[in-house]
Amino acid sequence: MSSPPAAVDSLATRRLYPGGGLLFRADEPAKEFFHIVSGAVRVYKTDAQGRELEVARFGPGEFLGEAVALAGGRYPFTAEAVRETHALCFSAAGVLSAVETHPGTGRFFVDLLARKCLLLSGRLESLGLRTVRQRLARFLCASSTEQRPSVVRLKVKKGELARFLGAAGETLSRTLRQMQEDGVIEVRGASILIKDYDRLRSEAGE
Amino acid sequence: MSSPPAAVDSLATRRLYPGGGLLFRADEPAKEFFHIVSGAVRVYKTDAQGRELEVARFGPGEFLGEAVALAGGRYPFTAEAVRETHALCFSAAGVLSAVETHPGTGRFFVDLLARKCLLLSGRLESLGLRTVRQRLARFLCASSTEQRPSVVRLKVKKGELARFLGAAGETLSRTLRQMQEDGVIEVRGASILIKDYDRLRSEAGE
DNA sequence: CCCGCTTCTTGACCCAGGTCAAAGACGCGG
DNA sequence: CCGCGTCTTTGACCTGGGTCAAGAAGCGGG
Repeated sequence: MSSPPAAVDSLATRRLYPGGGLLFRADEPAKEFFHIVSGAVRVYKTDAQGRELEVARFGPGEFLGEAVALAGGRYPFTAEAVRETHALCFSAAGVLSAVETHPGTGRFFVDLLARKCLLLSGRLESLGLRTVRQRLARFLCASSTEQRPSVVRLKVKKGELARFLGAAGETLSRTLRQMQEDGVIEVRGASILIKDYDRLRSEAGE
Repeated sequence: MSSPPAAVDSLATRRLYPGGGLLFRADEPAKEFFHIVSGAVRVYKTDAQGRELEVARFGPGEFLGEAVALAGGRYPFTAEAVRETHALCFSAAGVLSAVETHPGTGRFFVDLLARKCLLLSGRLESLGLRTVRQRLARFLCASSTEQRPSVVRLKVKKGELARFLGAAGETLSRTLRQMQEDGVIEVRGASILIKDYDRLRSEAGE
């Protein structure tokens, strides 16, 4: 997960968005993509009933919109800065032509996109064939340090974690309690103590 | 979805797999990826209970394994030729170095990967927040020709379509019947007549 | 310390869709 | 035309998890 080499960074212009500012709006042609330097961006879609569905959230170091922009479509979602946010803005056309001329750039983006694909297909896999409990177990494994006993301290509120796992807040709550009753973990507010790491890993599906 | 330029094709070696032959096995380091010329490949994983879960299926013109190979991980799944299959085999290292030296190559793979990302995230979205009926509606819209009335002729057996939609065969069967009772479609064996295109599109979520 | 917000937990209820099992259908070779 | 294997449909049943609604914590401000 290397950060962009200087040659890549120099293709971008720095921008500052106030909290609530839009990086792009759904259905606009995707001409630019972003690399977040500081702050946070939430990506959402407004459905037919006018209800707003958050799809993802991005933080410092992450790229946003590369796939659509480089493939040349329209943004499927709206992206909004949650708070004041600094981002590097790349023009898709500029990057594509840099890929033609400067070899390192191609390499960098091939790598970036390949990784994104992996991330997406991993997430697809978990969403597709697993239960909330399994997803939660996987999440806890992934965020725990190797040495046991370890404590995972959540840095987002539980409701957000729930949506990230593709579940309702209530379900997460129940699932946590159940795992606690089963002696796998122990929940104290935003801190989760892992009591049986092996079992957790096996529940996550290796 | 352009096919690879000559410069890219020349990086690959042609291979022939008999039906049942493995292109790669889960957990092997991903050094190569493939472009299928003819035949078909199914990708699956064997879970803890020894049960075999099919994850995807690829046909002529499709790339397979690019993301893992270019990101440099291990194959998460096993890929097996369903029947006799011709494929172009690319070495990840070879491609990455070609990206550095030959500009057109970088452009091609950036594009390929960007598109794959879109495809994956589209699928993620449908799987995450939609019902089987909605996914089916979307599928029918996507496979119907623009002019109405149109008939979609399925080229895979319904069981396969069901798994593609992330559902059980029985559920697909029921859903089809229900849509028929609602007057949206009419099912005659493997042919589906779309009776109310607009409604179908609205059910698919625009 | 109390009030009002927001978040979290719990209970009750409901439904989409998965699994099992038993018929139909539809080939297809003999 | 018959038998047999593969698909597909149907019914019965069950469960994960979503939604609604009502508490229970927290927590910052006055």
